[in-house]
Amino acid sequence: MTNMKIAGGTGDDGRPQETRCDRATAFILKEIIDGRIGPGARINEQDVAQRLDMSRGPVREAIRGLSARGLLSFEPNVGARVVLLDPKLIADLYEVRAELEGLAARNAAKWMTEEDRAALLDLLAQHDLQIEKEPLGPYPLSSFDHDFHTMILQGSKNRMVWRICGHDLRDLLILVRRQHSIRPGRGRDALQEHRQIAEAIVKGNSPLAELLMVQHIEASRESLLASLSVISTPQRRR
Amino acid sequence: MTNMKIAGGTGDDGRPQETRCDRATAFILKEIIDGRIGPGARINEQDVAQRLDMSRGPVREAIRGLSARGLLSFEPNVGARVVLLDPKLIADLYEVRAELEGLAARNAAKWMTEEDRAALLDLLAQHDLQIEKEPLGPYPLSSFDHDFHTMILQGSKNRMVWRICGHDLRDLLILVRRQHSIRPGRGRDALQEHRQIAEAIVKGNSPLAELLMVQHIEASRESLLASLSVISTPQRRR
DNA sequence: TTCGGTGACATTGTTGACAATATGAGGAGA
DNA sequence: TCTCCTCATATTGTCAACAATGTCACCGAA
Repeated sequence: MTNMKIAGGTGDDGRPQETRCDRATAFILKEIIDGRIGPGARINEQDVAQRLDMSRGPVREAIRGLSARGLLSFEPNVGARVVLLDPKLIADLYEVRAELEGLAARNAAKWMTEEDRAALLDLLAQHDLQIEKEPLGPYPLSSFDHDFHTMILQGSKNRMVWRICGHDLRDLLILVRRQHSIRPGRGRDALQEHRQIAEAIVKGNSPLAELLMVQHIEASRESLLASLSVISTPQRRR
Repeated sequence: MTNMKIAGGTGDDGRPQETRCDRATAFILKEIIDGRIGPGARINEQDVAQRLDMSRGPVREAIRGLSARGLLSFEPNVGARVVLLDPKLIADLYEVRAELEGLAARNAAKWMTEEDRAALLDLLAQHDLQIEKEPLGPYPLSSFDHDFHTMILQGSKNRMVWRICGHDLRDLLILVRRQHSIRPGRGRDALQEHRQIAEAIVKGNSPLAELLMVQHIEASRESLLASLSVISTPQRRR
């Protein structure tokens, strides 16, 4: 009945063939990030497969991939759970991130092209505009924050840093932020710090860029860890 | 015929249930590390499955996991290949490693227990003994080198650093070293550097430990990149 | 000879079924 | 009432078959 393939395939568009496993990966990731699953909760293969109208095979592959990336913790014959992020692990995560994004800022100051630098300043300007127009919007800065860090990560021209910070750690970060609501108010400070970092990078002052980035991330960590005292007990769905 | 399960299960020993996927993962990893597959070569699911006397399912899961870890590059409907490590990527890898292991050394100097420090010194002593007994053995130091870095990574008590450097980057490092034969002679210098790093850590001099570790890894990178000029062209098996 | 089409073959993508294991409710005994 | 055992159920592990796609040798025309 449901055996029919989705007519997918090469299709008309030039998509590079999205496989069912990719869909499952995206789905699970979204479920986690949107908080519909909760930390420590188990992923039910059957359930996911049914909801996506596919068999368990691709779902299992997706789970393996996410486990290898550290988003799920896997136990044979038991299943996969959303990874549990205790405060110590979160602190460790931020420490690594500070080190690596510091490296990225240092290298960005060295290797960014003129176009890169212009784009970075442009992003800041847009952010300013947004703040001015809507001083206390819900969290429009979240997207700007992400773009800012992405630009620097990419600008460092170090693919390894990009792979680690831009993909693996990023997902964990999002997970952390969803699990512990962000304290508002950081946005203002963060924007100011972003401006200083960008300035250092554009001027090619790599040691300063690194220092500011490290401090920026440490401040971000402090802000998070502060609101972490009211910790949500790890919940297991159902 | 081969449908019979291996009677596996909980068995007599208290093993935490090694699944077929784990075996496949270990097998592919070993094939890559031992150089039996070669960079850029494709992994044939059927072939692996037959050699391990299992079906393609677990093999596919293993491949997904290794792809997520960056050891294989995956293309839908085509298959997985051993990742191609160009010189720039290798340089990037070492840059990240220097940063992260520097962090590890810094923290190890702070957080290592007395037992940790004693074990570190003990390892060095054993290494000395080995060198004295067999001054120019093939590469007995490779194992010592690994243990040394592992101890420091663990000693830093930062699980994130351990996960990244101790697992993901380590595998890539091994891959690099197998693909480009290591220049001998580094062993002597490396041991000397190890001794200095250990001393700084044991004394709790964390800035010095970090500096020495960064330099140690940069020296290691230079040594490798030097022997990289005679680069082996990426080969595709069969 | 070289180029492009065409078909057979190899390989990957996906599925439904069955086996093995874990989980949890319910009952017997103390 | 509490503990431990038993068994039904849910869930994961694995398989073999089929569908879809990619690969490549072969062949004819320019």
